[in-house]
Amino acid sequence: MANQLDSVFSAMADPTRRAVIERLLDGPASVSDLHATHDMALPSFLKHIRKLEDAGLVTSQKTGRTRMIHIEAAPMRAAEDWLSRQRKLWEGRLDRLQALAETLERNPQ
Amino acid sequence: MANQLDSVFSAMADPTRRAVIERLLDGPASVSDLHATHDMALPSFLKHIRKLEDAGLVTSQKTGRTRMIHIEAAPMRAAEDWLSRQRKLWEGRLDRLQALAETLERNPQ
DNA sequence: AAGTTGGTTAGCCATGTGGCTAAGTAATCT
DNA sequence: AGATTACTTAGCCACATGGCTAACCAACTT
Repeated sequence: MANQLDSVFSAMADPTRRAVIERLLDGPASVSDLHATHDMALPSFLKHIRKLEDAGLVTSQKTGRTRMIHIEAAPMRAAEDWLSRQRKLWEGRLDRLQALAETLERNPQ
Repeated sequence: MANQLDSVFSAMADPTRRAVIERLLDGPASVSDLHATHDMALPSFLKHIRKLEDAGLVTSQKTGRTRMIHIEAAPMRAAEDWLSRQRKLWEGRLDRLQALAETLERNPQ
């Protein structure tokens, strides 16, 4: 689990990879199609794809000479859940601080 | 903005740093207190703190020889929002696929 | 003043990262 | 069969990363 969060957050830490994820949410795409909108050498781009695949965020299937890339939504969900939990803890704490401030306002001591 | 997401996701990509964030949601803590629960050399640990600070996830204040670390929730929120938006796109797409499947089920063509 | 505590700086290490070019293989098209 | 297309492998680069030790400075305690 900790390893999954590591690899998912790390994969999301690059704008090229985030753009790839955004594109794939519209549907599977070939490496060439994905690459076409990025101004970098193909081997470099493939490294990004590889990182997304290693993080479990995408899967790929080679058919003939074409490799199609498919999104996998669950790992991203794990990252969102972690962040969401922290936000809830934070908001809960703010609520308690607010309540304490109001109490002190009524009962200055 | 893209730089903020880069640095926040990158900061979250390490278990030590996530643990620090989780602890700080309970309230500010000194470097020493934070460090006490991690089995690594202090200079190494301070590098992690530095990375969180550079990502805007924490701020620090030195008083005398003690440095207190405080959480900053907004950058984490930005990361959560990005992930949340992708999930919504994904869920919307699943809904459309489901509706299509149901249509085809009723009108096999 | 001496000792202790809390943090800082500097340098090291092996590995990883985001790019590059060059060369190669396999699939497809003409 | 030759040319083109879609990837793949290999090696390079400068810099970053997650740790280490050693030495140091400042604040605090005794």
